[in-house]
Amino acid sequence: MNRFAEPILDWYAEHARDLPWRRPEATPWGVLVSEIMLQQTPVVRVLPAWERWLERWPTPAALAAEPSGEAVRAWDRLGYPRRALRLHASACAIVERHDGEVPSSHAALLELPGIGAYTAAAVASFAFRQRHAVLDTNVRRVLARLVSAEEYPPRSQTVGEVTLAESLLPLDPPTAATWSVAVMELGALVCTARAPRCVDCPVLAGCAWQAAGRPAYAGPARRGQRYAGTDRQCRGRLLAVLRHADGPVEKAALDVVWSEPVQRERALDALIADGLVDPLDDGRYALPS
DNA sequence: AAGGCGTGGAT
DNA sequence: TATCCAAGCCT
Repeated sequence: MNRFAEPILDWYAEHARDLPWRRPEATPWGVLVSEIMLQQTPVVRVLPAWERWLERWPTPAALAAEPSGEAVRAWDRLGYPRRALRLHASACAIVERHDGEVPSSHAALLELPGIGAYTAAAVASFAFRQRHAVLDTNVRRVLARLVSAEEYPPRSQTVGEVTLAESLLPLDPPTAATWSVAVMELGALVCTARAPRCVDCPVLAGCAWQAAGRPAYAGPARRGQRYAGTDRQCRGRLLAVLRHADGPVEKAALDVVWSEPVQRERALDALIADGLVDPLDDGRYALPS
């Protein structure tokens, strides 16, 4: 094993959070749902949504049996509601192509909508104890510091990062799976983006960034994302109206939540194009069926 | 291959 | 208050 494995695995055994999707009774479907919800959404906000989701839809077949709009409604305010649509589509594909069982191969997972390289590797690793390089934002940051002596990884993922992550993977598949979740956890709890708790780090002595004096990030400026006044905010307002409504709503109910008409129409058209909103024949609007 | 895509807590 | 950030994916 790599020289970081033992201290990080030991640290994880002692400090890992008790998250429901990590428990032995968690199903592959539960793991898959957690991974989709956790894409760009913090754990604390996912926790209650995940519990409700799994109680209502304990299997892919249960979700596939309902309209996609119900998935969008249940998504609540997790953000990026296209993920709800894709999770519903994945449930349908799992029923149709995999007899209702979440596939275990990385390649089959990758073919499901909304599942990219990271999520496929995560599900294969965490639900099926396989050996895959799991490169999320936490792992990328940990490896950047530990090995490359950089405060932050490059803006877009490089082949070098994949090669590095693969080279560090323990050979035994179940151990590799635990290593992957352990490095993620280290990034989430200790090797954080803003104020890393280096005093609590189990591999501080071997950290290249620490040895270099923890130099500040020297790469290109990280582009801040605005939100107020954007199409994204407008889309969020429009969709919230439909989530809160029992059934279809009049156009006027949408118009009142955004005063700028050009932007409002553009955002509504985009929601319809995305399949998040269904324009009915009678002029009203609804969540998709 | 950058940029679009929600939301809210922390600093 | 404004900015940053949170288990990415898709085009």
